[in-house]
Parts: sequence; C-alpha cells; structure tokens
Amino acid sequence: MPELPEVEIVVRELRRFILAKTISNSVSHWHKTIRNLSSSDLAGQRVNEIGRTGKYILVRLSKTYLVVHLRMTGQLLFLQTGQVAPRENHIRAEIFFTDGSRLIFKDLRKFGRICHVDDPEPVIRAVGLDALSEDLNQPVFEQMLKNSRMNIKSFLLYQKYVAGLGNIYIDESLFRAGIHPVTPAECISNKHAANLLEIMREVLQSAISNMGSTISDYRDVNGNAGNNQHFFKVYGRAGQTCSKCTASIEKIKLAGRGTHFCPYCQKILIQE
DNA sequence: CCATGTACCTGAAGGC
DNA sequence: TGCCTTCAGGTACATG
Repeated sequence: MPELPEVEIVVRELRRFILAKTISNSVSHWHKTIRNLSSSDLAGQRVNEIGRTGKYILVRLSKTYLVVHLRMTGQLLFLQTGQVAPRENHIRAEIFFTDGSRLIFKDLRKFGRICHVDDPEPVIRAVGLDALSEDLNQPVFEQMLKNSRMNIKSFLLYQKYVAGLGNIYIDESLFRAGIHPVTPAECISNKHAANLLEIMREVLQSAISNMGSTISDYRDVNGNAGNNQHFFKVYGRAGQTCSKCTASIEKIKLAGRGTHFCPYCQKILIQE
C-alpha cells in the first residue's frame, strides 16, 4: 500500500504520539506479524527515536529496535488513553503503553511485519539510498543508472538502488519526466537523469504535502485518508485522455506490476 | 538484478 | 444469485 510519502506521514505522526512512551505489553494476533529476533523484552522499553529509510520505519527503543514494514495494506493506528477501540476487522498486532494508550497494527492482507531486533543494520543496509536523502545526488544517481541494464521501471522498483518509490510514484514520475517505463536505465543521459531525479522528488514532496495517496487502504495514524490520489496523471487512468496530449493512457504489465503511461509523451530513450 | 513467475493473503470488482 | 478470474501502494525467492 504505502510508498515513501505515506510512510513519512506515519513516521511524523508516530513521533507526535508515541515518542517517550514506555511499552507495557505487546500481542501478535497473527503468528507472522510480530517477528521477535531479539532476546530482550519489549515490555519496559521506552520509545527514544522514530525514523525511516525508504518504506521501512525504524523505532529505536531503550535497548532494541522495531523495524516496521507496512507492505500492501498495513496501517498503524494510535489510540489515546481511554479512547474506545473502533470495531476494526483486521487487527494483527497491538502494542500497549504504560499510560494506557496503544498502537494497533491493522493489516488486511497480512503481508506487513513488525520485526523486533537488537541491531537494525542488516535490514537497513539491504536497502539503498532513500529517495529524499541528500546522499542521493545527481552524480550518484547518474552512475547508478549507467551501471544498470534493467528497464527504468524495474530499476526504480528495486529498493537496493533508490528506496521509497513504489508502483504509483514511479509511474507518475516517469510520465512527468517524459520517459517510457521500458527505457533501459543505462540509456538515460545525464541530462535526463538530473531531470528525473528532480521530478521524483517533486512528486514525492507534493504527495507528502497532500498527506499521501489513498486508493483503498492507506490511512494515517489517526485513521484519515490522504488527498494525493486526486492528482494522479497516469496511475489508474488507463483509457483516459492524457493531460498533455490527445493520446489515451495505456496500461501494460511490467516487472509484474500494472504500468501506466502515455505512449506519445513518454519516449523510449535509446543510447546515442 | 535480467526478466518473469510464484508465494505470501484477503477481498473487491467484473464477466458470464 | 453465484461461480470464476483478475487485480491490488510490496518484497523474497525460484526459474530460464
């Protein structure tokens, strides 16, 4: 479900709600949701810091870490002390705090995970540079593209280069950059690469400003939907007229994902 | 890591 | 109504 903008919103709200709280208890209602790979107890630990790399949420506790991934339908919902739990169906795990408040992990498809680990490094190291990180500068991005023989859609889906973009924001970014999704990464010139990087960041930042995109499941920590879905130019618009020309938006399957693009505005770049 | 398929899961939507 | 297929903001792993 959520890509970088949605995860970023969740992280910002988590900071507001659970920072400095102490965990009193936790329960996993689905055997795979909370993976405990630490010998330490969650109970008694204080929430010291909350961050994000790509789509991974990193919660630093007194002694250990929680690494959370929402995958397709995961939601983290915060319930204030005394707030009555709404009758929700797909509650997979709960984390209780000593003040009576709690965090609920709702996840229809059960793909999401909360990993309790002593050291988050192995997980984070397996992920590339965050799309909004300053370390992902123009020369670095150009070099990554130059060294890859994947098509640009697969390249961006593959989180070990650039972390954070998913199916929606990749399609939207490639449309705005005028690059066809099957274009080989190595064929993207430095000029096009610089432009694509800038556009990706604009697309992600404006989605954050709009509180994320809600197709069906995404909700923030308060249970609110986002607004960014109203600004999609190609995602979910197959058969509709392009916003820049008179062609109709096409949908193909690429890298196993529905891929939306304008066959006229988005060119397949060829190495010169 | 090159492209594709399958597995992990549940439920909504569309075709017949 | 109901049955069947396809599809969904993701990722890991197996197969050509």
